[in-house]
Amino acid sequence: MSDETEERPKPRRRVKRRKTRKEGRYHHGNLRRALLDAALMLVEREVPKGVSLRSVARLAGVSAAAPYRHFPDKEGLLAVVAEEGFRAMTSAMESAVEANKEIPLASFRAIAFAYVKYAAMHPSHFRVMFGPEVADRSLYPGLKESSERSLELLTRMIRSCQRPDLIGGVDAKELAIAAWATLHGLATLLVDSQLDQPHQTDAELQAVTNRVADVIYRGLSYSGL
Amino acid sequence: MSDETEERPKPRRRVKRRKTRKEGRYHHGNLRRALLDAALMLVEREVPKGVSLRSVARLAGVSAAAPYRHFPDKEGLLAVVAEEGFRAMTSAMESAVEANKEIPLASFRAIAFAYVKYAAMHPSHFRVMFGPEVADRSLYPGLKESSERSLELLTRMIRSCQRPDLIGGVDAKELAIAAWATLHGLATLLVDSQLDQPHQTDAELQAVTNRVADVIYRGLSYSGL
DNA sequence: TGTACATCAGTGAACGCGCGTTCACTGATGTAC
DNA sequence: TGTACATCAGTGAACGCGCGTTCACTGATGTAC
Repeated sequence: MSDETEERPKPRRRVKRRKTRKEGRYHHGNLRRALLDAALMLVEREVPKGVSLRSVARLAGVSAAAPYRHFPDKEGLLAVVAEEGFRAMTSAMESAVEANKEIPLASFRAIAFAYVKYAAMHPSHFRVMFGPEVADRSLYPGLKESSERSLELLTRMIRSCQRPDLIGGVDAKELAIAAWATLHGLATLLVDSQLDQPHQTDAELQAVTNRVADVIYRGLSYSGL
Repeated sequence: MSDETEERPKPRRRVKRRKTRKEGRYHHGNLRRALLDAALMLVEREVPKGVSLRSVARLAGVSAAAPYRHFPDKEGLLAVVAEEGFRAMTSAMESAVEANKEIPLASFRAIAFAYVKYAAMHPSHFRVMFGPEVADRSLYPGLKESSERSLELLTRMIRSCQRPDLIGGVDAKELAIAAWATLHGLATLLVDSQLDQPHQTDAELQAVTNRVADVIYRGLSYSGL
């Protein structure tokens, strides 16, 4: 997944560096990253509750106690997993919005598709991001900040489209919540397999997302957008 | 919760009926219902994963093996719990729509509030209804049917409001999915505590739901409603 | 009404399991001199 | 450059736990006669 950790600035060690890449070594070198990657792999293919600290350690090829050198407990690891999910999703949304910034509807459709597609492609990750696995988000500032950023992006986007001449004074934040709810609802329904139509292919997903996005976009338009 | 089971028609037993109400009796009388009620109680106050078959049996005052006389396994019990949740939610929505059927917007707001309020008042129950606890819903026909009924209700409601003169030919089902996604998204965000504003009181919940419902309602209106 | 009997709802012990976390430890690493 | 040492990342065994499910059983119930 990612290849460099930010938190632990690696001290320059010139001697024996080649040895640190070998298999079967006692010290791992970058176990923190390896554990996160293992957790991400597991989270991609399991139901969230199926991701145990032990299974993560197992996948990283390390003893069950080793993770405690890098995370205070299981929730601490999942909080970072969730945080990385938010970062990835937000950056997908940013690219989408950037590529379509001239046309409001296209921009809205693009951001909607980025959101929904992320959820559809990473259902368990999406669940960890929004579910009860991390009980109190305020304990994890990085997670809190990254999760708030995606709503801010949506709000900014809507504000930038708003037409102050029409029904003036409608709070962009309120509209953003409505838009967010719609995208989140569609994503959640897809993740939980509630929509029985097939939405397997990208095109089908795109189609249903556009249809839903268009309805809410019209609603936003007539509320001052 | 409910007081009568439908599945097991009680054979008339006249003798010793008084004894069956006593405490400490060997046969329970209506353990199936008691287990469901226990599960409902637990599900109301715990995170879904906290509801174990053993804890249900414990709360019903019965041995850990007893539930297997009434349900094939844990998922079988949870499927019935989910089914009862859908029934309760749908009937709340039906009452709401019935009380406001003259005015489309009021009707829509009412149905929205019924949906969102149910989720907010029964967060864990809501999670069991939509979450991965029951993996394959088609194994439980009762659950499948009751869950489909709530979407049908929404679709019928939207169809009955539709104005064929405007942008004719927009499929009510498509609009219903958009509306459903919005309500479901708002409900899910509330249940997962994603909206940081306080929505504790009925009035606050009503207010935020109305705001969101109004946006989507406008979107629906300009799509043929 | 009374009795024999089949039915079946509930028991309690046991199974094997994987989990999160702790602990004293050991072995590798980088650093001070 | 070489050595002594502090640091600390990872080990492996153990803890206590609650879980879902099974099994042979037992005791209450309703029914046929």
